[in-house]
Amino acid sequence: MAENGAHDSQLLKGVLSLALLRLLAERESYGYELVTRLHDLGLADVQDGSVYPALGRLERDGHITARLVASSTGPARKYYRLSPGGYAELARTAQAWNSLVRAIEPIVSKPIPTRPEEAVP
Amino acid sequence: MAENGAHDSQLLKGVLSLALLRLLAERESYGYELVTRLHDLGLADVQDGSVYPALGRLERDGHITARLVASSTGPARKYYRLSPGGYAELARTAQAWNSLVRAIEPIVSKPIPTRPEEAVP
DNA sequence: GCCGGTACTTGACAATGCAAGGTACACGGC
DNA sequence: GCCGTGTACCTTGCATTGTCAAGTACCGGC
Repeated sequence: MAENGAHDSQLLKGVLSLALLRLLAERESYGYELVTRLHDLGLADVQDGSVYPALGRLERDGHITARLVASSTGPARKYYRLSPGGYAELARTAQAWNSLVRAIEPIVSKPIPTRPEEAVP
Repeated sequence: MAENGAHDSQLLKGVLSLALLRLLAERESYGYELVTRLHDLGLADVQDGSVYPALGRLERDGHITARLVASSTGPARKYYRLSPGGYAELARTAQAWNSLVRAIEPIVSKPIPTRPEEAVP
């Protein structure tokens, strides 16, 4: 089925900023487009109400900068791009993510013993 | 540098329950030991103050069951094991985790463009 | 008896995603 | 001229969950 099923709110925590930083490293972009880009990545349950505050935080922390650009198809877009500090933050977060994946990988990749026999000492 | 540096609090959210469920699927265990098992996995910054509440939640939600076992090296241990529902929850969470990793992987695995040339349209 | 290691518990705190709603611009149909 | 739809952004209230810090208590050896 097409349903992703990965709507485990908590798993997304912290990953969102990483994804946003990485997408912005790729190219300058704005909130609305980033939401669709995330959806295209398979993160279909990410809401715009999560993205805009996240972008605000990243800007507040100096990781990204914004500029307004008028659009002919709607209201002005707020384009974001990485600041130098943003690249550092991205590198740091990406490394933390990789560490975490590597740490979890060995246990989740092993097959799950479904219903072990009673083996009490 | 021995420092892991991966203490991105937010990234751990939700992953902890997954790790605990998986470790308990492996074999029955108790909080204190689970903390050391997590540390051995490379999750050195996980605090016992995070693990015990997490175990409490898993028990509250019926995913694991507990039994007290006296110890000769200290106070009684609370051994946890997966309930049938716990195996289902583990399968579900593991799948959500894999989805997330697969979704993020394509962007984080690509090399990060460090300081792109000015390429404004 | 007291101390260090074992083992579990708890409370104040902060960060973050979600749900739901609101504001506002551009354009086409009527 | 008005309205609906798509674009685009913002905000508030809420629940969840990890961190930090401190506390309780059991055990064996000195």
